[in-house]
Amino acid sequence: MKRMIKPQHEARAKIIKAMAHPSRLFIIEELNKKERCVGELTEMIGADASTVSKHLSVLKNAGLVFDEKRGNSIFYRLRCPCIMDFMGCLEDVLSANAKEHANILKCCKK
Amino acid sequence: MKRMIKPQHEARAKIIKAMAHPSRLFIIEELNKKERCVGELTEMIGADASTVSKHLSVLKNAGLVFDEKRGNSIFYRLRCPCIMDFMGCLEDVLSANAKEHANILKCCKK
DNA sequence: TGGCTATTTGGCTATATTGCCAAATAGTAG
DNA sequence: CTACTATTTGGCAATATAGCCAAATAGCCA
Repeated sequence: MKRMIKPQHEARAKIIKAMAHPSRLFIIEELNKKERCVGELTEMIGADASTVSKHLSVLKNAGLVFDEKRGNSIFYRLRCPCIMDFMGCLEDVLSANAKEHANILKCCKK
Repeated sequence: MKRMIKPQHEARAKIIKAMAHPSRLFIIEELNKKERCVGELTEMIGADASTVSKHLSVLKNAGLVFDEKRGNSIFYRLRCPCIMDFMGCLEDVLSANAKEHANILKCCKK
């Protein structure tokens, strides 16, 4: 059959891949609260500025954030806040995982 | 400041990373419609069975799917269908990207 | 202009991911 | 037990990602 994987899946996967990193997830959360410049994010994350800049460029490239130069700094903002709605589902998955894990332990104890 | 990246971000990123592949995204969509065994998915995707099996194990490991052996096959199902709610947001991002791209082109033409 | 600040880019190494093949495993049907 | 089917595992090569440092760039301020 082959080729059930459409360009649509590739496009979506690219966006998801851009989110799939702890620092970038942190950045997304932070930018959902308020705009931030690279320096602030760098300070919060505690990595090299170039590293954070690259993370931001990954996010920007995926269309998840946009930037605006103002004064001496470049401020980044979240482009589609609907992304944050997804976090709840992630928590569901995590708590389902935790529950299952607990059950497995319970079984072993018996 | 450092260490604003909490275990929470790592945990979420792991799940997202498991989703961040075209084939796995396809599998998720497909399993949302109905359960499927490895052979069926392999046929649909058109990759080596071992490849698909590994994709499934990534998804299972992240807690996104679960499997049940029945008869001769192993059937996989989606664990938290709320994941599908996210796809709409991805489309928003994609169409925002498309719109922006169109605007850039328009600007250049002028 | 020259110095300063903020950010990005290039280069590099270490690590992770992908996907194929071949082989192992598990379970079913004769 | 044997043959067969479905799935997983191990190994390997190709590719991609992450993060640091050093260097380049961009814009602001005297």
